[in-house]
Amino acid sequence: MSIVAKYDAKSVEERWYAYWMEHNYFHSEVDEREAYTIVIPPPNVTGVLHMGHMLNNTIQDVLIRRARLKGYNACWVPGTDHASIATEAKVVAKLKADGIDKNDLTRPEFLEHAWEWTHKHGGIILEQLKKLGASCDWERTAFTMDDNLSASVIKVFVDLYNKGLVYRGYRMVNWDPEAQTTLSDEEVIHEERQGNLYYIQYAIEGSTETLTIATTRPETIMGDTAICINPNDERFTHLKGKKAIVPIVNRAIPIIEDEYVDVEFGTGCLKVTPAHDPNDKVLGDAHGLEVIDIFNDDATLNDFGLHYKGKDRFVVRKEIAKELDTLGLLVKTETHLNKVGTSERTKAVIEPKLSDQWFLNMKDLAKPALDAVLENDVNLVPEKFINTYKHWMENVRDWNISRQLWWGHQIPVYYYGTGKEDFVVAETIEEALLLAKDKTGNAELTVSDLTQDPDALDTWFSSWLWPISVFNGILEPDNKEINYYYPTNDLVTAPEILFFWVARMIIAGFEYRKEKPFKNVYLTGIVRDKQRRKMSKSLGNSPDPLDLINQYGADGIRVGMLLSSPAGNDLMFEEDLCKQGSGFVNKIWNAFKLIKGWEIADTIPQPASSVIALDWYTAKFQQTLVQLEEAYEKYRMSDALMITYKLIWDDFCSWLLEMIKPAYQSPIDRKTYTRVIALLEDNLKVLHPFVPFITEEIWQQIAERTPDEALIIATWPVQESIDKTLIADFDIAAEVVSGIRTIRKQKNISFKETIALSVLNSDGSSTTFDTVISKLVNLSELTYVTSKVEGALSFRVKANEYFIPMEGAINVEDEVKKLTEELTYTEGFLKSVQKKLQNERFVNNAPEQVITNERKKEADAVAKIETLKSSLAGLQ
RNA sequence: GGGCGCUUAGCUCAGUUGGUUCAGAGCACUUGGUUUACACCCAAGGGGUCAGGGGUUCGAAUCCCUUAGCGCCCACCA
Repeated sequence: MSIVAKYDAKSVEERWYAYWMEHNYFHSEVDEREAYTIVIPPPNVTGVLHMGHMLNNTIQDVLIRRARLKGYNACWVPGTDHASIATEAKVVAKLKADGIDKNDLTRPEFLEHAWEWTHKHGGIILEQLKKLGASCDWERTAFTMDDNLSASVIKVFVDLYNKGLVYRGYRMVNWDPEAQTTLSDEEVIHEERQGNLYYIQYAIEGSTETLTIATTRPETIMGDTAICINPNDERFTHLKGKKAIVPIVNRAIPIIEDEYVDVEFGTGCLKVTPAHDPNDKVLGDAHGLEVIDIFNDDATLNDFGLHYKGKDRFVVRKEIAKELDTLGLLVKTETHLNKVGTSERTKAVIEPKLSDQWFLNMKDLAKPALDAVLENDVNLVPEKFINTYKHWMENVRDWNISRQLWWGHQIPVYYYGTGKEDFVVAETIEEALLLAKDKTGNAELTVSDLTQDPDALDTWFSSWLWPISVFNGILEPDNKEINYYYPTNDLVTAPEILFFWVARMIIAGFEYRKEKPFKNVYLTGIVRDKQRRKMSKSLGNSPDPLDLINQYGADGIRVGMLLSSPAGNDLMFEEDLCKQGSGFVNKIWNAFKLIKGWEIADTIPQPASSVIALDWYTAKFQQTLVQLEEAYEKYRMSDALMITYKLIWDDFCSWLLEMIKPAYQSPIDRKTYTRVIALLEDNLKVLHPFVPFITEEIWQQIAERTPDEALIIATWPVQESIDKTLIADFDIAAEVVSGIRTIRKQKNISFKETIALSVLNSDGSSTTFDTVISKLVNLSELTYVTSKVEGALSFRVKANEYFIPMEGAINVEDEVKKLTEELTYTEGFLKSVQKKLQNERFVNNAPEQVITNERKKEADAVAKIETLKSSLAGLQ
């Protein structure tokens, strides 16, 4: 078979991905094997691939491919999330660009546009994942708004309502004025912002006296319904029971007392606006205050805003400060750093707003999910996230699950009247009708008397069921798929959504399966640029993943992403990493090219050096398998990759291939060839999870393979016993080789020029690798001597001395200097060891192993000093 | 305001229950090399008082305290 000189990643990758798809290797069906399952963190259906996805999905693919090779029934379920608020925002923006206002559309009309948008952009991201080599079971691709997934969501809502866990409440919630919906507490990001603290003067009713309050939000004074002072604050004792006049609106409000007020802050007295501040709401409830909501849904002022009606809150803030100043009521303005809640999606400043919303009581639900992580039934990797998780779970608050959006799962609540309690909760409108008739005793009710709650459910209210609903475990709790694939094995996701998603999936798992949804959670880091900025589209500092794949190949990117990504640590992404990745792919390719290029001869005998070299690499490979196992076990993906990288680059290419390489234009013996091919195949297996494409390509070039023999479904190498002696002997041999190379370099002796080596084998070291050494450093002869060789360059490995005779090459002075330095060092070393051994406390306290070790070192040092001294004596 | 974590070579990171007079790796760097698989290469090198200070110990990068810097999460002080 002829070989293409240059490795062409693009065509190879396209070809093998198509081949894998064609033979359905990614697809999993329930069978007798043990299942290994991963559910993908579903990306936004209309999203595009970014570097975070690349990292995330590369890790998942490595895990799933390795599991497949290890004989598990590997199943990676892909899919997308409808991303209610994000998608709706995109659709609204698109409609706006087309000159259509969402408010002019009916719900069904809007949804039609939304579905159109979804079908047009949906799943692009999944196509992109294929380019990366993701071996997902595409037949199982799920979408959170698929019929059965939607039905699961509705069923769960009804169930939780019937359990008394879902309830409707009139509460202060987070209002996003831009998206015009409420948000859960988790969707609010607190940002520190420089604002002002305005000191405003209020008149006291029936008095010339005034009172000054400090506020960050002067625009809310129209909603003031009290002034609050601390009862213990003597400065204000005389104001008790009096009333204050709100400036501009000229409304009298009571002065109330509450110890909540911090005497130290501002002026020690506070304006109370129950409609627009959570704390004020608490105060208002305690003191029976009136609630005046001054905002429209888009955070402009309503009728209560008087002449500010229709203006935005931030505009009003400035203008009202100006008006107060003109009126002489603005005492002063100070800059003030405060935390502002912003919307995770729209970045809009959140407006606390009182409204009727649906909540899920989380307290009891959270308990088993907390225990599962604390008891390591679910492992978080890295462990440091356990603390964060614990803190959140122990302080978990009720979850606001209703959203004033259309794109999503409409809440299955049906109203039959206008009263607060005039509703029923049911999976279908028909059931709702029955319930309503029952509840009201009115048999005349018809479907048209029922109105469904317009709100949609929070996106996460569907994704928290993901590991269950993709196997239809909600609707058919005892189906064979859910019983087989659940609980899944690993979840790979970003720590940012630990609460949004991971914690809630664990909660749902215990509530609906009485079992964790996954055994391990691998939390990746954030992909950042060189300046540690998060890579994002808006910053423009993120390379396009597909460009990278075109440039470096998917294999190259995969290696690049994994080279430096310990779990939980951010990844500083540089394109150089991809270069290194594609460099590695190139190295693998060239090693193959070399082997494949050899001419095989049955007539020539196998050289002894080849036998020993192959034995050594076999041992080394087996040792590496153990290390790999450990690294994977701990989810140390970078380590696993680096272990493999060095095995291939250093041990296989730099050592083994050089050791067995036939002389120029000479053929290789059949036995060596056969063995090296077998070893190459083992290499490909351990490499495959990282670089699936090139490994399959080489695998298929090595021999004709039937579809059943493809690498992707091959069997992971068998662990055998490791010949440690061989490895240790090689390590010494490698030092000898290195010593000779150093001398060659120092003395400028070309590799082509043979040299002779004499060995004074004082410690009786193994001679196993002698033939290998001869070959690697081009020796004319290797002899053993019983005494020093005069007039030769020398170096030492352990207690042995190596001589390279060389006429006139010896500079006695240099040699003496070198030896003296070595002697001084060894003597110092010996002294420190002896000091330690003479220390009674060391001998009494240190473990025996450590002491034995020290004694051996002492003996070695003594022997070495002997050798050095006699060498020196010989020179002088 | 509370909690957690980090600080080891120029860069990104390892360093297992404390045990060597060389604290490791990859990349980068320096020097030499057309040894025809690969210059995306080969070989040989340089480089760290393990953030600072204190303590425990026969022995500390590793355990404790402390200072400084950085990062993350949580939190309704106007």
